[in-house]
Amino acid sequence: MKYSASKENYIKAIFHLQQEQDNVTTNALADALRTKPASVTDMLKKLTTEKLLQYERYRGVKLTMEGKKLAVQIIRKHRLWEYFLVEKLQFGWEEVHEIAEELEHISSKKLVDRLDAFLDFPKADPHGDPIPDSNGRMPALKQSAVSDMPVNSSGTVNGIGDQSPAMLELLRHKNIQLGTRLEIKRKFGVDGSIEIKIRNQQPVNISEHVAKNLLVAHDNKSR
Amino acid sequence: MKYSASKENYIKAIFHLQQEQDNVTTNALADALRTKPASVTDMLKKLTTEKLLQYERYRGVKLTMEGKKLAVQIIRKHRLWEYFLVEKLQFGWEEVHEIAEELEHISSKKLVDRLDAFLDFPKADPHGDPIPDSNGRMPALKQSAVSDMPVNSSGTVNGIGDQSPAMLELLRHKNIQLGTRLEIKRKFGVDGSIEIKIRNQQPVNISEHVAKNLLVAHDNKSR
DNA sequence: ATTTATTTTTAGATTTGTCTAAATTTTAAT
DNA sequence: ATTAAAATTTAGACAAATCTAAAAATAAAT
Repeated sequence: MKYSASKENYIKAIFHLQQEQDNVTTNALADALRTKPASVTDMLKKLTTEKLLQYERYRGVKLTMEGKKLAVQIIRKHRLWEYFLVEKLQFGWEEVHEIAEELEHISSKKLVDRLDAFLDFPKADPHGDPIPDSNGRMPALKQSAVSDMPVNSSGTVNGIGDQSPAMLELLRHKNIQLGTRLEIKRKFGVDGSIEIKIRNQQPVNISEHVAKNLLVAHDNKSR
Repeated sequence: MKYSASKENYIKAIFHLQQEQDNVTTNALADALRTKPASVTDMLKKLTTEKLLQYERYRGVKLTMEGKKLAVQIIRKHRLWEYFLVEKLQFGWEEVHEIAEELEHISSKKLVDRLDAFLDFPKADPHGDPIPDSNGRMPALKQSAVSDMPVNSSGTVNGIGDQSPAMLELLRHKNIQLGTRLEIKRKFGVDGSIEIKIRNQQPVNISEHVAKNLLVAHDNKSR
């Protein structure tokens, strides 16, 4: 089972989009992959016959078990390479993404596992995103409130303290749910509000109350 | 100037074939690249318009300066990755070639140079082939007679001790010349003869006399 | 020096991944 | 409930890299 870099990119993009909002649209995919909606439709058909996803026209996409496994493999490779580039080759954390986009398509499974061991099984990449293990399990990162996270750190929403309807309604409005990844952009001391950013969206402000009740898997290094 | 993996493979194959015998034929290329002669012709035309080589129909190919530079870049990447895989990730030297075939197409120049530094500027890969430096210069490896080399080591012919016409005639007959890369397969104690192998050719035997007078750039590690 | 064999090239087709433009379906708005 | 707008899909085309089968050029053999 070897897939082209292009196909792997589709699978990866669908996986990421699924975490942010479970209805993955053709347009969103075209956007994420910097291609045209028509091309996306074509590819989705091919990937369906390869059983990596289920797709019904006009209805949207959903990864199969196999598709998810593949996505996690690719993400694992991407993040391990990023870690390698920063920790061993002294790259800055901003410049590694592009290179890892190429490296993640190197196929050898043995290479990835050896690299993992060589790096001493890191739990998170330089951006703080968790690195799945050899079996595809994401390590549970310790939970903390957004209000406790430092500026420029990032995490994945893991739980909600105040689960009142009003709170949930507000979170839905801001497009935040379990699994949403967000980045802390600024913290305003005056009122405890925090500016956060969700991928592919404009930054938004959340109040101190929300920040204290939004629990995330905090990104951290392994040692 | 970014080229497809396929184009890079053509350039690399032509470069290698040029060292073994300077008339590079369409068939030899098709063979080396495990493709069909017709495909080779097509590609040679494309690479000509990209000024990586000069090609006249039925007449053969020759890399331009630019083509040679590209070839050396790719070879540098290939050999550095091989060294990395063996020295850092504990791979066996037989299993790294295939993986390096993929890694050599990763484009970032900075990555290669950082990798080189991380590995402490090795002078030869695990098979003993010299690693070009950042400017494309191949390091001069220390010279020794084939008779002094261990089994399974390899080297590049660098000089000839006995330059008598008879010797040169014999070498030409066996397809050995300056720049030819060979591998020591077996050493026969009885008469001092040695079985050597040149890429893409059947193994051949050379006498003790020849082995003592065939000087090669012996492949060695950096430190 | 012809004929035969080999090598190389051309012509036309195929696959993968993409595109534009037009048609269709779904969603939103009155 | 229509109509208008937005999203999605189809149809047809294209570039890259390859292939097969046939034609042309070169090399080898009598």
